[in-house]
Amino acid sequence: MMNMGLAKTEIFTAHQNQIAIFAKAFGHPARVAILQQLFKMDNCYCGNLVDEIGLAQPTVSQHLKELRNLGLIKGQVEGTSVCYCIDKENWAAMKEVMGDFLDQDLPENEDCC
Amino acid sequence: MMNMGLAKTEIFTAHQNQIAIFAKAFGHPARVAILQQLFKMDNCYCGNLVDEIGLAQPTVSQHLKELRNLGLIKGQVEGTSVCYCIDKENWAAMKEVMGDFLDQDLPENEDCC
DNA sequence: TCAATTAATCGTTTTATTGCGATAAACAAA
DNA sequence: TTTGTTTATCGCAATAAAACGATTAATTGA
Repeated sequence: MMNMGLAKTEIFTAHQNQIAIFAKAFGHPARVAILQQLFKMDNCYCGNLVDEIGLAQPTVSQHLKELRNLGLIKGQVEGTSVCYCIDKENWAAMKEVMGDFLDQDLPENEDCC
Repeated sequence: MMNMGLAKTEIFTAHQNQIAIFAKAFGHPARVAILQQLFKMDNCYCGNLVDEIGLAQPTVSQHLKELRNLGLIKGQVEGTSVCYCIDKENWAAMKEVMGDFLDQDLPENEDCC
């Protein structure tokens, strides 16, 4: 059978897909933890994140890659280490998109339910 | 091998898992579209949602179930139809959790990156 | 009672995601 | 040059998620 297990993104608007893509980035506690850690920013080196998060190094590296590909974080190579941090502009842009979605209001007249 | 393909939620805080669970609900454009439609609220019947979304009825029903299980929407049976709507209190609670996460601020002194 | 309507559930197929051992790549230090 | 350190990538195993046909359940209307 065709297309099973694959989200039919083509039938939705770019805006709806954008929201879903951002949301998916936050849909795993490891990525939530990584981002929280980067906001605290005491140590933004990959190795520190690995220690902090508690998953294997390749696993953390993979989660970092997803956040990096989305543009929410950026990595700066320093010798053999890589220092990761929040990409402020992209974070702000994401926040606006997600904020608009979350802050939707219901109409005053509620006949329904 | 043990536990493969399974998120290790037990090593994260309840708060981190809560954020991830909410985010995952928005991680599919169909659920985004359903929620947007319910906010517009012109027609909240399951059948109308099926027409609006453009996926098969069982698929929409499955997405509705996920949102219902999370508490973000609730369904009211009316004859053979079911009228769905946003659960305002739970939506507000979710908004607070997600808002706090998205509105995190970076420290002033940025030596890093 | 019997057909029609509406939505939920079941079962299956397919792709996506998670996790990590092994390895590679890049660099620093001895 | 060789060794160690750090991070990325590869490849695999296993669960999760998406989609939907077929069916069931509940209710309405004739």
